Amino acid sequence: MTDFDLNDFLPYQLAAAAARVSRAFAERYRAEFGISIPEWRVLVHLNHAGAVSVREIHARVDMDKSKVSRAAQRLVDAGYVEKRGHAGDRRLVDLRLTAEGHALVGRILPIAATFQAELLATLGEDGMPLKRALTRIMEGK
Amino acid sequence: MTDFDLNDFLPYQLAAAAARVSRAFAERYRAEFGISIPEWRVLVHLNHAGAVSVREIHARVDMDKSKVSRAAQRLVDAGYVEKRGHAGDRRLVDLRLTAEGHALVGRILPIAATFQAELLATLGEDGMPLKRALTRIMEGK
DNA sequence: CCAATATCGTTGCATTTGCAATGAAGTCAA
DNA sequence: TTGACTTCATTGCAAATGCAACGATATTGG
Repeated sequence: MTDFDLNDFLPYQLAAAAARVSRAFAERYRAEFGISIPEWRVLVHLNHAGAVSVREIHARVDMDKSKVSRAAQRLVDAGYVEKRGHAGDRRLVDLRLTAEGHALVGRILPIAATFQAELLATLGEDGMPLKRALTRIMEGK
Repeated sequence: MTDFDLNDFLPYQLAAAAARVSRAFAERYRAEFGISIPEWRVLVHLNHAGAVSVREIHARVDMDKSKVSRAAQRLVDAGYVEKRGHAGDRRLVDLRLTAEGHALVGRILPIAATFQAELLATLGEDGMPLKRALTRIMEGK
């Protein structure tokens, strides 16, 4: 008990590995496309889900709603996203990709797919159990 | 390609799972002991390694050296850590646990061990491949 | 020996973050 | 209908973060 190595502690291992992977991935598109991780998440979710609200993204993508709101606003300023009032419920804001936003996502997605494929390749047969374990952690909430 | 679900993207899964686990674990000791994650990491590493420098912790524990420096200073102010000049190289600072620091670590470590055991129990047979995969991610770099 | 260079811990600063509060809009029950 | 309550997105603010710069100390090459 008196000897306890942080590097064998699962919460630390998870945090450190996640930080490393995120940094590596972020480098690939920050320089080229100028977007941050929160912005990347919003873009991808909009591409996947169409016109959705801040609340929806917040619920699906593990981001505080203020984080979503600010990331979305930066994307609006950059011309990748447009904001409309929701028909029927005027509290909601519909976010959707602009043509430029679609084009940007189209350029980034192949990079993301390649990145993930390379990562899985280095993990070999542990890749799928890793994904299962992460999914279980997210489900067991 | 046009359909790409963030929830199947490994970097996102890692980040989200890590954030969830860290939040859950941090709740267990923040209320009771009043320490943050960076402070927890410094405490555990000092317990494991004895008297070490800021640089050493920075290298071993995936934290920016300014983050280590500030966490260490908070722990000094709280009475858990003491700072001494290193004999021989006066650029270095030796950080070491005080008696209170050792007592605090002694109370937290069982909680950490229990937390990890519960987490591994929910993961079942995917637990070990998960650890292997995370270790490989940390090595490969 | 000494001048250039490197390393260490701290600090300044701009940015990001989480949380709470706000105002606007919707819901519901009396 | 109205008044209390809920939900939504944004914003204010304090704290945390990453990065670069700094002063102090060590090391190294000539």
